Amino acid sequence: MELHVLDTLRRTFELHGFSSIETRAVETVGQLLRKGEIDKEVYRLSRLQEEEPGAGADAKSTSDAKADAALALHFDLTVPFARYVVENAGYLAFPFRRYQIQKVWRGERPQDGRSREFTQADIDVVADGELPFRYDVELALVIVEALSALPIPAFKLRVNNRRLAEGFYRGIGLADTAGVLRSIDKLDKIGAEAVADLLKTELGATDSQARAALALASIRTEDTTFVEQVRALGVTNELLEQGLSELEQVVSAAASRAPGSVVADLSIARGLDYYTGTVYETVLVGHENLGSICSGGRYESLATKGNRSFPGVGLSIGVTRLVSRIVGQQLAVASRSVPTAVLISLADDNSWPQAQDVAAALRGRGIATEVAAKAEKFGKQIKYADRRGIPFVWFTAEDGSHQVKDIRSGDQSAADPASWTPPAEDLQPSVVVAPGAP
RNA sequence: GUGGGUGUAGCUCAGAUGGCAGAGCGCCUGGUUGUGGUCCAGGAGGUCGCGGGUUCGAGCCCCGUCACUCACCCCA
Repeated sequence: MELHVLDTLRRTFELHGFSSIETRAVETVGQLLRKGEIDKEVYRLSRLQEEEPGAGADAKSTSDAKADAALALHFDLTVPFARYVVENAGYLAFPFRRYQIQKVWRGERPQDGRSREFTQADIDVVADGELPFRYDVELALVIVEALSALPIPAFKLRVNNRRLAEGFYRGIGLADTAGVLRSIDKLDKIGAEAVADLLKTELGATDSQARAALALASIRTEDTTFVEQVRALGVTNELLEQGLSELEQVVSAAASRAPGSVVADLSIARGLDYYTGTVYETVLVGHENLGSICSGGRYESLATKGNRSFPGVGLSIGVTRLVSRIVGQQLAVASRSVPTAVLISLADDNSWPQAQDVAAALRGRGIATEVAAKAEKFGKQIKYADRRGIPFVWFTAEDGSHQVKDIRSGDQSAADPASWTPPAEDLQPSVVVAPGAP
């Protein structure tokens, strides 16, 4: 199942011209935290690098340097990618588009939909100097296409814009944008009143400021009408205008190319603080409790080299979270548990070589085949196939004639090893979307 | 990191107050003597997470430990 998902994503990404790269799993803490990430999430490695005892209580700067040199497992693919871009800037053709599917680690307590170790599928476009805003639109469309190809329920890609939010909050006099966003992010979970309390008690917002912030966060539209709704709140700010115009572009393009899948949702916050413009977050309809299964955004300068900066925009699909829900709630199931399409039965133990000849003939035409290991009673051999979901059992009689049986229907007929082929749908295991999933 | 919960057969789980380790499903064998699924009869399978303690006696009580899990934080 997971392979099927990965294959599907891979195919879609490559159809859009993204090439694959892989970066090392282990990086120095200094690299991973270069953009001021929350370091408690980072999965540190300690065995390899016990601190030398008695190194002396030197100046704080040396202990900081040592801490930066410590090793840890990467906790996303964006930050390592940034390092990769800087290191290889001379070899890359910008704008550089890549996808990257790898394990990542988070040092936290696992729970439903969250693991210490999981797979992410990232796509990003990075430019040298200037990255046209159009890519923000393109990436959203690529992701919509990739997710649509998966055996999953309907989803909503919710989009917001950091500039829009920051401009608005400044316009009403709230300077701690990150703090406001963190509170707003809890809207779905704890409700409007609790968020208003948070804003007032933790950020010192006034009653009217809290109300305005919540009014903005409550705006959700599938078309560009959010623009008027924001203007109606009567806040003016230059950043706000820029954000409005950017978000409008994303949403209007999405509304025409992928109607129904993308929604402007002005409450989307995103915890990572390196995002500067567009931010994305995706939930499965009917599985909102799972959290976001795909998110990302635009970062203006995740990486810099001298006076060059490399802005980018990208999204990351939480493959493990997605697959765990598909499997756990059987949103889709594999048609069989093994690749085998045909089991060659054995009438007696001496006929094993002939059975291998038959198997070789079938495999030569791309039919996955296995041969029974012992000449057990046919009933047991059929049962072996049945338990694994192998659809066909092959019989060879003593006179050398062949028959093949579809054990689902019970139909059995003469067959020739040199030409028989199963129906196309039985050639390989397929993924079947469970009925009831939209 | 904080606070709960759970660890017993391959799986899902029962096991009042401490007293012979259980059920359903699955598996194996036979009925059906070399063509499965249904049905019937029989059978196998457990260091009760691990280590210590209390007790005549511990799956059950106490201490410790590990794993898994849920919520918070945060996030895919």
